[in-house]
Amino acid sequence: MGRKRTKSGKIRLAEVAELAGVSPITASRFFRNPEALSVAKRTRVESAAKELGYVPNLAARALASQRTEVIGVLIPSLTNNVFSDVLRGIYDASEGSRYSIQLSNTRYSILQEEKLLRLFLAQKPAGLIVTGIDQTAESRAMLQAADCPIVQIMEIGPDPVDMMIGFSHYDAARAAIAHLFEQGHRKVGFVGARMDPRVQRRLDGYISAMKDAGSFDQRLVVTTATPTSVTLGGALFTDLLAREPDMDAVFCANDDLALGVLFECRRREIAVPGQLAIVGFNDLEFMASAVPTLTSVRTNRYEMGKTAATMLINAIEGRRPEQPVLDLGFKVIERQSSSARRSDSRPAVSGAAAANKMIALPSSHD
Amino acid sequence: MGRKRTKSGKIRLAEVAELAGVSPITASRFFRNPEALSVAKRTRVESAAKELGYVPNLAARALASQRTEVIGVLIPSLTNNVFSDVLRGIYDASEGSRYSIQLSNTRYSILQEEKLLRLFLAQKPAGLIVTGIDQTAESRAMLQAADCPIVQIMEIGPDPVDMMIGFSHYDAARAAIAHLFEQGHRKVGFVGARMDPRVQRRLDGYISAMKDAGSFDQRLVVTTATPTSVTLGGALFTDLLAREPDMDAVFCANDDLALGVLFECRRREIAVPGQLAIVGFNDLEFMASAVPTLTSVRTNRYEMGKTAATMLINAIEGRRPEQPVLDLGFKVIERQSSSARRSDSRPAVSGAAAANKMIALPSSHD
DNA sequence: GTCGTTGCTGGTAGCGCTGTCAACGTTCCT
DNA sequence: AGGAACGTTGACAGCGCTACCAGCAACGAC
Repeated sequence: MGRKRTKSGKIRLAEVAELAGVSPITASRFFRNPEALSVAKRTRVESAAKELGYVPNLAARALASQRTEVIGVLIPSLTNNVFSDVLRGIYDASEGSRYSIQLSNTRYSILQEEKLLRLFLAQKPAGLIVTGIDQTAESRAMLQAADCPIVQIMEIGPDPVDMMIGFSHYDAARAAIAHLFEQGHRKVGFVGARMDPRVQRRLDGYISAMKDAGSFDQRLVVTTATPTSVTLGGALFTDLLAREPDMDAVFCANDDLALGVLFECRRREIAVPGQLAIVGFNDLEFMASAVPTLTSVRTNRYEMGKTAATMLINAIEGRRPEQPVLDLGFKVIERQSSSARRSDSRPAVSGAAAANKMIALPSSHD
Repeated sequence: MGRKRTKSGKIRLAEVAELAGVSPITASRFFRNPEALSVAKRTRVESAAKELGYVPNLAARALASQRTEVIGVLIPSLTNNVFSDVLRGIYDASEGSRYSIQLSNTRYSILQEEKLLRLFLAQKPAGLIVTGIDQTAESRAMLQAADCPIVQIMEIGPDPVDMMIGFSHYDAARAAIAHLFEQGHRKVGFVGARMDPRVQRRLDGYISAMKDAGSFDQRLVVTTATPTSVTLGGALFTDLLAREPDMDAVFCANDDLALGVLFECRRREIAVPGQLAIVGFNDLEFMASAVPTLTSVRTNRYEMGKTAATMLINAIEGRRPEQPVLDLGFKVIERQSSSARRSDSRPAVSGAAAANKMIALPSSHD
């Protein structure tokens, strides 16, 4: 015997079709491809839907059409400021589209990523955004086999699965070191935490630049697998300083570490940039406002997320980009903390006049 | 005539049932309520599913059962650190459960919230997490009428829709001001940005505490609707200082503003806490590491998210909490920036010994 | 005048799963 | 021993929507 479900007060497509005096399939088409209807029926269905307050049942649609309108997003962290900017871009781009975002957190584990990927793919997403280029072989095979567009974000590299948008962390680190050398700094330390693949590539860039200058020394590098924090920046810098007291600059793998180094310098009464230059990475908002203002490498995180989602949605709807790999670049934002080496040991700037100038500096926010 | 769809390579429940030698409905029950099966059939279905690599089709399940396994989450911002902690808690709690998180960003607009709520409710979510207690009348009516559990997070107040978890921003602000008074500060300014309802209630708490002490003066309050930032903290403090140069403490509505005030003080060579005490709000990680270390009001954001999601899932599955309203409280973390008023104008601490002690301080991270 | 061609519309038959109820076998109670 | 109570299983009929084709009218080309 059949069910005696309460027919769930909701109005269905059939009701809309009846009120509009068309067949259900015509009404269905109205919601998916209005241009296919004659103008007369289009307006009839439209007003009928509005009158009844019709909302399509997505589960039924997904079941019947064998696809969903879900964009899966795999990111390694929810805490990291960097990803919240990217996410904001993704959500902004998806807003107003028919697609909804399904977010999952890999916690920097490519095994977890593989597991989540399997889960996502089983639900036939409309598209997928994944972080980075270091998937497991199994993940990569699944991505290749997936019949939906895919965007890899955060960095660019050879051999994209489908589309790719990011920048070269290696080149960005090299540019930061080049800037320090231009300013006369020679003995540049590296401080890194978490050491995910992108931080690793920043380290590789640092190493190559230092080697080019004939200044590389393994003892100048301090890293840890521990998640990053301001406090950790101070601690790592303390280690580095114990090893290499005559260092004249530090390149930090991110801005939180840089802030930690700055505070530690203040505690130790090390003048920045007089005795030590500091360069961070990402150009978070506070970098422009610190005392001294902190040099950093600006990355276009919000744009990355927004562009990735826009490209993905376009690809889902059949408009593939001319250029599937997009390098959004970076920019070394030169501030006080890395200004030219000098012999005196007093902070370069203090007082309100300079402060006001700093406040006017552009930041990565939009 | 029927369709000639490619039967989509996927294996279905029916195949699993056939291999296991049971009816489809029995196999179905295995995935929803394994205890209802005899042990023999349970293991047969289990191994059949594993052998075939069966993954349930959620769209079909949602359509047939008239409900989804989606938890809707409405938060006002993706940028704000505070919400990323809450979100992390929510995602952590949902992991391993059958429920998936559907996130939407209201951008601090209750009208946008109402719109999103309508959208969510149409899809019959399993549960809903909404931020705050200041919904529109229409939103509130929809929430009351929704036939799913609902948790309001971030603050507690009278008249919960269903469940509620948070703390009193009003009391927290009062406690911060009380702490400043205990330390001998009297002329306490207030710096606030964004001025969402929770910040507004912090301001209300500040005002009431100042009035209790007979020290309230409207000129001590500087606020703006602009989104918060470190830079903005410095700018607002500059305004405040121009009005009230003899202020001896500042209570900042959040930690970013507090950091901005600290940097501005450094620029102006105002000693903290010698000439000015600073108290922030939220106790972000960097507060323990700044120089001087910054006093703040610790709030349990991660726990809030995690507990909210856990309570919600329990309620969805019929285990309603004994206590539907949960106050997670707060704690004033007293640090150097608000230590007792003194006449000299040098920072209270400098040097590595003190720094190490600071690093060991507990923080809100887990 | 006939034959495509194009544009629009509708009928049919599911998509893969689960709610409801009935039916069965077993155990326990009186 | 009879019956109630319980635990376990299966049949059936959809959930609300869309893919696939067929059909029809209008139009132009030959």
